[in-house]
Formats: sequence, C-alpha cells, structure tokens
Amino acid sequence: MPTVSSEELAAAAGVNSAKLRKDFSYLGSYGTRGVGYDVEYLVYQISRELGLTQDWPVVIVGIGNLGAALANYGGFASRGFRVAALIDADPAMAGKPVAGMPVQHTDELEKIISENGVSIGVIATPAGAAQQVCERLVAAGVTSILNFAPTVLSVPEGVDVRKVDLSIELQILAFHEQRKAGEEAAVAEAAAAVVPPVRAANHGRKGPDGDLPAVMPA
Amino acid sequence: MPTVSSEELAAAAGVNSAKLRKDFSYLGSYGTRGVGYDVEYLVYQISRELGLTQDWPVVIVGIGNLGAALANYGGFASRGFRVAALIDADPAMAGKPVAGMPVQHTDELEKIISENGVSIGVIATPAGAAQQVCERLVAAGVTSILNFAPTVLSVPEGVDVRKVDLSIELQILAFHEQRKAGEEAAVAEAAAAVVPPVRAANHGRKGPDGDLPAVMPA
DNA sequence: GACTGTGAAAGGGTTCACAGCT
DNA sequence: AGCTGTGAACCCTTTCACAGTC
Repeated sequence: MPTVSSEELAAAAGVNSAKLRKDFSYLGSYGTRGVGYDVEYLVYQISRELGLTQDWPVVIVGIGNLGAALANYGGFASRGFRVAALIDADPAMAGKPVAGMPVQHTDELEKIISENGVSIGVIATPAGAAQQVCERLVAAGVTSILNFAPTVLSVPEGVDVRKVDLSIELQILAFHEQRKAGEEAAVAEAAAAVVPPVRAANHGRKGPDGDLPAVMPA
Repeated sequence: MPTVSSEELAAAAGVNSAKLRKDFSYLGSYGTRGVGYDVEYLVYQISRELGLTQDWPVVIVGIGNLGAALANYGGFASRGFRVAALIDADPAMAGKPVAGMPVQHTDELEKIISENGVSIGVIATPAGAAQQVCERLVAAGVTSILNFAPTVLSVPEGVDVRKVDLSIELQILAFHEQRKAGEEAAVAEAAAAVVPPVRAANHGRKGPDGDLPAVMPA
C-alpha cells in the first residue's frame, strides 16, 4: 500500500477526515491532491516531527521491579530511545546484570550523565528517594524527567516533568465500570444524596486511546 | 483546615477558579456561599462520584517485572482497588509469593474471576499472550481491561480497554526536548525539508499532569 | 464582606464545504 | 473524477461577571 487517503486514515484512527487533514497540514503539505499521502514519506515526516529520528540516551534510576520492567521494555529502542545506564542506590545491585546491562551505583550518576550527554531521566525509585534523585539529575544536566514515583517533584524553570501514576488508568476504568453497573442503582444513590442525576459523556472512544472520563451537564 | 475556597483550590491545581466552580457544580451544589467548600464533605462527594468509595477487586495477569511492580504498587489499595489474585502462565511461578500473595496458575483464571466477582483485569503479559488472556478474561466476566502489553486488543462491544504504553510519555518528553534544543537548528532543519517553521504550543502545564504535545499553526 | 453558582461572552478546536491541484 | 488544503461556520469549553446566599 504505497499511498493512503485521509478518509482511510481517519476511519482507522476513529476521527474525522477533515481534522486529520488539518492536523497534517500544520506539519506541511505532504499529500498529493487527487491521490492521497505517500505512506513512507508521511511516516518519515511525522517521525521527524515527533523526534523519533533522533537517538535519545536515557538513564533509569531505581532498578526495582518497575525499573527492571522499563529496562526490559522493548518499545523504547524502536522509538529512538537508548538506555544509556541503569542506576541504583543499593550497593548490592551494582554490577548485577539487568536487561543485559550492569547496574551502576548512584555515585556514578553525574559522570554517566555528562559522558553520555543524557537529557532525559526516568525515576523509578521509592517515593522517598525521588526528589533527591531528581535534584541530582537536574544538577547534572537532565532537562526532562519521567517520574514513576508517587511523589510530586519540584523542579526549576525549564525542566519538564511528567508523572505516571499507574493507578489513574485503573481509576478511569473503575469510573466507567461504576456507570455500567446499572443506571437505576446510580440514580437511586444520586437521589439519596440529594444530587441531580448526572450522565456520563465522552464514554465512547475518540481514538485508539480513550479520553479521560468527563462529567457533563445532562 | 475545615473549609476551602474555589480560589485556593484553583491556585493549587493551576486552573481558573470559575472553571473549578463550574466543574464542581456539575456534581451538585456542595459549597456554601460566603464560606467555601467543606473539605471533608467535598472529598467524600468527589470520591463517591469517581467510584473510590467502592471496593474493586482486580486480577493481574502476567507476573513478570511489570506485573510484580504493579502487585507491589502501594497506590492501588488507597484508591479502592484490591488485588484479588496474581495469575501467571508459568507453572514454575505458581505458589511463589509476590507482594505477599501466592501466584496462581492461568488454569485457575475463570474460577478466580467468578469467585471474587472481578470485573477489572490488568494484563501485564508479553505481547504474544495478551489477546488470548484478554479473551479468557472477557469470557469469564471481566468488562474492563487495563493493557500494559504492547498490542492492540480487540474486544466485544461493552468491554472497556485502556492501553498504557510506557514509551509514550518518554516520546512526549523527547518531543519537548527536541524543541528546547535550539530554535535555530529546528528552523534550519524545517527549512531544509521545505516546511514552514512550526512552533510548539501548550508547552506549559495546565494542571498537575501536563497535556499531550500539540502542534499548532504559528 | 465573602464566596458560590451560573447565565452570557469569549475563545479555541472541530467540522463543513469547496476551491485548487493531479 | 478524486483527494488535498483551508477559509468559514459551527459547536463546545473556558472565562467573565454578577446575582444570590451566608
């Protein structure tokens, strides 16, 4: 399939074809009128725009179950990420191979970051250690942090932090599950609490990844 | 602090106070004019609306690093989730304790789900096993699935699936990182590709959790 | 006086619909 | 004829601003 139309892509993604065309147009005019988009060229242009054509060295700090899971995660390499080092504070971990790579001690953190030109760090430590690790990463030159620890990190201006809370997705499912569990019961409960019954909107999927639950006026 | 104003909450959350009041108003009128919101009452009402006051038994299928990390994750219990069982296809895993709970074999899957009234399942298996596990979960009565495997699951109507891709958050950081890495370079590259230079919007944080990156017209 | 709840205005994103190119 | 690229219309969300309540 060398070429694809906005209609086909939109159907596959579950969105309106006009939206898809307009979105693509912000990246440039990569389509051909009367024909569609050249698949290979389009993939390249989008990859480039998203930064997938670059090589991003990352360090993972905190090699517990989660850190090890991340180190073994196959999806990183294919998206342009290269795990430059695994770092843990436990001296007993040092030298142990995880995902075919020896764990290094926290003492080496600054050296690893500067030698590899790392600008993205992943924190998978316990909550108590996260802020301190974060500060060391930032001081060493990291400007983007992905935080899996259940803490809100404070960082200086210019540093990006994204927090992944593994329970939030479960909460979203539970929220919908609650709504599924019979409207009668929900309405009865709502009435008992002297609350106007509320209806779930946006329950359907917009794209491959659903939206957050939204409570809308009836 | 028995009471809070919309202004205080909005400042803490980084949103407009009118938006916060309007959002709350969709849940009902839980505030008091001239006073604010009673913290305890508000927390209860929001918890109830989000389904946090219910007990949700969940099963985790696939007890590798990620499954173990999820089993050990402290955030679940505090949000009303109870890990009813850990399930793995490897007979060698059966009976081994993970997070203080014996791993059970996949053979028991249907029994576990019906006996515990489980409606939410977490899939942390390798990609190859995910669809099959998914089908067994659904057949056994699960109606919400949280999928950590790098596969798109197909499910019957009425079943909710949310996919967590651990590399997407990294991609978002890399996207911003790319933009940080000097506008001159980016513009030069864009010009070389015969593309109008594009500027990142929505780079700032709206709430505690940042938005997806958006490419907007200049 | 202080603060909520909410109509109305403003703003932003999505969809329509069609001009323009192949 | 077929499909992109995009101005304009539309619609939904956010913000303003103030009436209503304590």
